Amino acid sequence: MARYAPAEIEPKWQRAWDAAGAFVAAPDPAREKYYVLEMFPYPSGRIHIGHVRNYTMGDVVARYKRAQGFNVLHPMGWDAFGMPAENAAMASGGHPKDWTYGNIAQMRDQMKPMGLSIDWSREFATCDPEYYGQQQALFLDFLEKGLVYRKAAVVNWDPVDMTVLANEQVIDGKGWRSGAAVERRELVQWFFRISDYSEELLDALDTLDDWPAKVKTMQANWIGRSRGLQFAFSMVEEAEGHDRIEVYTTRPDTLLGASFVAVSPDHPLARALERHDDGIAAFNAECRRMGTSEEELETAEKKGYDTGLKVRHPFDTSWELPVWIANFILMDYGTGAIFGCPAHDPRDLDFARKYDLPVISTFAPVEDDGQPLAEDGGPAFVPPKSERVIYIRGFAGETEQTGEEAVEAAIRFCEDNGVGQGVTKYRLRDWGLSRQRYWGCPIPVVHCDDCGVVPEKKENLPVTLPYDEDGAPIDFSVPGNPLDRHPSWARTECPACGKPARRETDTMDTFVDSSWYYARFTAPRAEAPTDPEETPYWMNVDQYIGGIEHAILHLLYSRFFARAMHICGHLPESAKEPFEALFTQGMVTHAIYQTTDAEGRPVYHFPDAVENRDGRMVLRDTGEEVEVVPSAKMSKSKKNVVDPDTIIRQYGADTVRWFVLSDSPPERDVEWTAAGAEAAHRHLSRVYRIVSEIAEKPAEEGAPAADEALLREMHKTIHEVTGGVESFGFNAAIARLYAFTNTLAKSEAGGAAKRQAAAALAQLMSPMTPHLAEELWATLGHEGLILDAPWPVADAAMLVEDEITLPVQINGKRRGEITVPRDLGKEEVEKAALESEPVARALDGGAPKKVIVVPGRIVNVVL
RNA sequence: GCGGGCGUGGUGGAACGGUAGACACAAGCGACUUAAAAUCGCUAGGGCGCAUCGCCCGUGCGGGUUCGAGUCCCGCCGCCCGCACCA
Repeated sequence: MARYAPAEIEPKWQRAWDAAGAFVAAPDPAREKYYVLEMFPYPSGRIHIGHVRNYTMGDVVARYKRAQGFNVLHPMGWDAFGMPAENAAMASGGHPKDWTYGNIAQMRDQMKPMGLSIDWSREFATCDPEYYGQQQALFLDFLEKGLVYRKAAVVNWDPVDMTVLANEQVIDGKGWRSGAAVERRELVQWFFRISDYSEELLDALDTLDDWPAKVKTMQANWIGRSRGLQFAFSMVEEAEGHDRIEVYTTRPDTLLGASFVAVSPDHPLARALERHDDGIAAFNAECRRMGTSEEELETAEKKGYDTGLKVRHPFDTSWELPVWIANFILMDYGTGAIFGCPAHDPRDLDFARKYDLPVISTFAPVEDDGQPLAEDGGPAFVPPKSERVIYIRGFAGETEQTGEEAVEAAIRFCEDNGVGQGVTKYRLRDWGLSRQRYWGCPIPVVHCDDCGVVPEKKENLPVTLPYDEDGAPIDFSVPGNPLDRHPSWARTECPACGKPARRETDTMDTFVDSSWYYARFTAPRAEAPTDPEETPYWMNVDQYIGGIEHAILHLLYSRFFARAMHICGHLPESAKEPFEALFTQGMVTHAIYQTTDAEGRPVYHFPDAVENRDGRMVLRDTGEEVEVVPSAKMSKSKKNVVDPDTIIRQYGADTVRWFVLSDSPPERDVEWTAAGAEAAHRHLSRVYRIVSEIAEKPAEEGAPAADEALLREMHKTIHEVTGGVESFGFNAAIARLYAFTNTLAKSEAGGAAKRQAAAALAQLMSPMTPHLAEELWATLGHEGLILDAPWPVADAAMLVEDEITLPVQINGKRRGEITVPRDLGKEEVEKAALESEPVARALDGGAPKKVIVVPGRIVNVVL
């Protein structure tokens, strides 16, 4: 008998699918469509086993939906702009364009053998001028609708490399390449008005029924709606033209616990003061040496500087509070100034203890009869706002009330007394899209001395990136932005007046590229961003699959973009929420094998260099024992990577696909182990052997009981695997398929029933192991592709058993079981349970206190 | 620091609030074989006992709700993701 030979059957069936044009999608109004999309990859050069898992999951969905009769769209492309290409050009020469397209070619070659049901005719890269030209057209439309504007914003500036740094390039306040201390610099940059949509983006989360709750929670917290009071402290003495400091607080009920006022180092008052005060100038300069990321501000040691200025408390003009500059106040949020209430905010409490400022509690726990907590070295008291507390320094509402009630009462009180207004604010900031880099989509505007900022004419799009400079490919080893220093690229004429003018040399954030690619896939060659005929048919994405790391930014930006594209007429109203269902998958991890060198530093070893000798993991060459760190994120530097290419060559694509789906639930991480891959391969070989044997034998009737038992199992398996695939329970579906394979192997049924069961097995496996499934289908003598066979449907009558076994508990612990007819009444079940041997013995003639019968589930006897 | 998630045998994991450990890996024993590979079968959370049957313990730690908790609630610990210029 022939052996399972994936190296032969996989290319064979891939050719058959290609010849049939099976995956080329075309709109068909007569059929219901289904759009499956996996987050497209960055072309780093090699596909990663994590990609394999991601695309396999999408492929299972695509193939399953296809078998159910849907017109499936399953495209693939490349998120191809971004810093790694420029970094590579700087590090080892070459050009970002060549590097990127070379990587794309390699990765496409690696992906093709996986047998994914992708419509490759729709492939594009975001760095194709045909794509980014349409993105520039979108930008111009957004500009016209007032969805983009310019304002000044701070960036990380590396004074040695003369370049803007990303947050990840700032390490301990220093540039990653130059090591120079990073400065904050202000540049005028473009922003999308996403914050205008805060309320809508927040409220619409409720309509996303098929998104994970955790993603919706994360987005809701990120948008951060808050209700608070905005008011001003008047200054005791005017300074630098400021006679008041405007603050925003979400806890106006703690106003009588105020102990200081603090402003951001970037607050206008702080900036004015630093001009005449060396101490403040030095403090602000120190604050500005920190990176711009919120994380860094929040984790840095809390520091402040007393300006010596004082403000008056709004309720008591004789109560004066000091004004500090503090490094943890964000200029971007609220008004860039706060009042500190140390008793009810851990940060303020740290600050107050450090600088010896008063701590005044305004409320206290109910259970301690209103004893304040923070005064004597205790922690800040910050209960949930829904919890009732006792106000010891309240001024509005009841003495005992919840924080929410108190905040509303305080806002009403303040408004009635002319101290500020209640306002709703959002944490979400506008999206800065300007990047001072080469490898991105050029922002299509022109700066004219006479006309100012002028949009490029649409007929002049795309504004393409220059490849060379004075005839030679651009040299990235020279510091600075190549677009900025290019001798001719930026020189153009003003689209308005025709005079010589200069192009914008900033490019767009790569998040812009990925905020609409899902729409472009519906009409990838259209002469406009989308196509009014094709786009409405395919939109929305029915199932989107990707990593949890994109839970906030990418998904929020895409939701904003879909709205903006709708406003500009590029998407229908119904596409404002472009992703109907979202699934976030886990990572693929792998053990790290490490030894230590003479200095005690870790030395990492590739999995190939390690072998198992009598249960100990040792280096193949030296026999030295290695330490095994399980389930670590794959990383080249730790050498715990596996190359999908190698594995596919060794075992075939179906084995890899089967393995990455089995064992671990898709939303969780899965650990790649050689033994697991080996086992997956053994199983597929076994299925091949079992089905081949069945195909060779005559299709005759068997013993009725054996035939029925096998077919019952088959229908159960169809039911459970279908449910598993529907609910992303791929691991559970695979476990069921293992069990069914065992049943089939041991079955005494006749050839006819076995052929039927084997065909069902092939079909149920076809989304996961499509090549093997085609081979088995043909082996069993079926005409045509299994790809085109309709998904099997379980016969409901075959799923129901006549008798069921119920566990019997005594006091909640399992003590036995009873087998009863399926629809036996509650009383009879109770009777049977009480008569069962363990219960009768425990009761010893007595009566139970209580009997709980959960029909079809369990009986619990309480003694 | 803030927001979100996860934690179950030697390992990956299963389990609508209802028999904890399905299914697999690794391991051990056996069959087949001259032998090996492949294949097939069996054992298997820990402990105890008057051992074909029964008891106790057990889902990161400590409490709680419930007839019943891996699952729900509160408080810890550890790890992972995000924090707006990484993609």
